[in-house]
Amino acid sequence: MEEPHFLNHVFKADEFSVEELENIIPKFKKVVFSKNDYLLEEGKTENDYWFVERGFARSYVVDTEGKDITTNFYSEGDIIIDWTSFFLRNPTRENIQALTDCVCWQLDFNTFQELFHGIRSFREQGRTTLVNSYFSLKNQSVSMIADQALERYKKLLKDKPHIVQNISLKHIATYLGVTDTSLSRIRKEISGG
Amino acid sequence: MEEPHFLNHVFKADEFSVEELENIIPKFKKVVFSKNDYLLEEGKTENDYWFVERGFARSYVVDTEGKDITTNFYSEGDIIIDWTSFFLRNPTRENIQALTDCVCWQLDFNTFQELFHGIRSFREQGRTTLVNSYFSLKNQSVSMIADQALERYKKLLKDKPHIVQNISLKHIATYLGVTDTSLSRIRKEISGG
DNA sequence: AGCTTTTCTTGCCTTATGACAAGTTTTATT
DNA sequence: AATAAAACTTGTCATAAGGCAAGAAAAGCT
Repeated sequence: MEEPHFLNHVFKADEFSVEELENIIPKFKKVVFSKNDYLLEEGKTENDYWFVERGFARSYVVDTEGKDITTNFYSEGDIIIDWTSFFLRNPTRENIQALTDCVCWQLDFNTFQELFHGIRSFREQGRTTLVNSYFSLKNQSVSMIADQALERYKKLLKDKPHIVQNISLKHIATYLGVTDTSLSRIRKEISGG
Repeated sequence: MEEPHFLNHVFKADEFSVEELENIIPKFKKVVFSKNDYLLEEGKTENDYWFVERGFARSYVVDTEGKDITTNFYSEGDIIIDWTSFFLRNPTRENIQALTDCVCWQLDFNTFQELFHGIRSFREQGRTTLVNSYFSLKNQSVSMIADQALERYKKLLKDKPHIVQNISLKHIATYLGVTDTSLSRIRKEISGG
């Protein structure tokens, strides 16, 4: 019996017919990235997106003082996409970099458009995925205003423990909007130091 | 000669055929809100969205300490929608309230779905609108981390001067993630006090 | 294994912003 | 116009978090 394809976890049998799956899944291309590879660089326009089968990545922007700020983390099952650049066909401000070796499944814009306009369930899911990203970003944004750094860290620990465990402190710090120094002190406080 | 319909500014002739416009525009229903009316309340699921022809509104969430945090402002030409609640059909955490009397054009979820799945240009535009919202939110989110309060205020002043002119200080303050006291001092500093 | 580089921790001091409270100005209501 | 209610300003003091620098620990490299 054949091993089920990773993408069957992304496109589930209860939302897609067998025929649709046979149409969608072969359009994705397996791509492997090595640690530190860039999937997207500032100034370029993103023409592909990926689903992560294995590995970790992060996106970041560089601020006016040259410091980088992590905008997102990606791990198994996540979609790696710069929504704005991909759909508006604009040069991006973001960089997306593999933090470990990664196995991904890639789809290009033209193929996406074909599936999006051709298959109702595909566009329903695409919309849902985008809205979920919007939801996460909104929550993070509100948390930046409503919560202190300690609280934001606790939420991350609860929501994405695998990120906290696998990503370096400095990247997590900029994601949470604190310095690495402060985050180190927060960790000390939590561990009861 | 007939006055052009407001929605012709939203659905422009270069992106929609005459036939499509005749199909889309009559589906919207004119709705008038009075100052302080709620368009959406926490706990409810949003079943309509609106384009603003005239007036101002804001959305906000209430944090764990009972303070409200403004998440967005809406004015002429803007879409008023809670993307998450509308598309995921979930109860919302947001409140949307008219800050002045408002004239809006309303579309319900079922009619939206019909147009979205039936008209290619309508779904292209819908996707673009959502991505633009994502872009704004991302910029605001990065600015919360990268910029000090003074800088965030200057950006708002530059990007949305009509908001700064028409909305009360306390609402702008929570939107920028500062107290009204601090924002008052920021204004003093800018005016050269 | 030894060396280098990166990551993380800790101390000391500074700074942006918050908390609270009093007063002033503006807006709404009768 | 008079009163009440919001909105805004300003002062004093408190605090979360940053800046900088030194050192410790861990990871990567030859």
